[in-house]
Amino acid sequence: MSAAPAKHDVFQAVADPTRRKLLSLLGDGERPLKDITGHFSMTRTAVSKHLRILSEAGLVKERRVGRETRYSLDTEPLLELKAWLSYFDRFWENKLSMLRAYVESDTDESS
Amino acid sequence: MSAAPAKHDVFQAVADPTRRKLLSLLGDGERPLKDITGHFSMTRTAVSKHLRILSEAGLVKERRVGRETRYSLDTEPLLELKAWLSYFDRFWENKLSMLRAYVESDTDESS
DNA sequence: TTGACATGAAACCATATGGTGTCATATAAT
DNA sequence: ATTATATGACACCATATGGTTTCATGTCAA
Repeated sequence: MSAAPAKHDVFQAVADPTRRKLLSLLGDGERPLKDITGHFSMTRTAVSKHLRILSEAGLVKERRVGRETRYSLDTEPLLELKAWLSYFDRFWENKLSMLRAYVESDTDESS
Repeated sequence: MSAAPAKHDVFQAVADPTRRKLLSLLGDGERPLKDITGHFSMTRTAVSKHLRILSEAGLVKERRVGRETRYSLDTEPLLELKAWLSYFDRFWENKLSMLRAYVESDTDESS
């Protein structure tokens, strides 16, 4: 099988406030859809769609139990975000690097 | 209805791969739009729109110098992302918390 | 002053996104 | 067996998003 095209990545998944709230909620443990829906002011279908997107990004696992689908958090994909952020660490960790960046950008001043 | 500001937040800003590439580029220092555009296969206008979105999120500063607009990186808003991510630290930092979450979600098993 | 250059602004377009409502189906409860 | 529940699958809709092209304007160079 060829690797899944991964329609939604973790950056997109996390971009929506509803989905971020979903992740926090699931941080407390596995929950069925109906239970989750109670925490939002939108329809069950809408919540389900958000969970689908989170699932495609690997942030959530689904598991059928009886007639309900239980969702649980998987934080592993957040490591990609963490890694991406770490690229910018040099801009906070010490003022010298910030100064260097400033000086480098200031070599062609014309006014 | 009242016209909402509809501003862009840092999560949305960072969701687009082009914009993430822009941030890396600007990590090397301030650059004028024309220079930036050369690194992408889209039109100058499109790049400009992306920079506008980054600017609204506070991730980029614009500065007019003669007839060009120079863009520079401001990583400060990324701290919000970092802070949000830190909420999930407990899921990686020790296996015990993961185990706890698992056990808590497993109290109503019916299989 | 004339013309090239860098950018902004606006109109437009196709597709993605975030929502809704309705209906079908599997499972649980009576 | 019948009914209530939980969910998924669709069809549909309005707006956002990411891109284009065209035109206007301010600035630099001859």
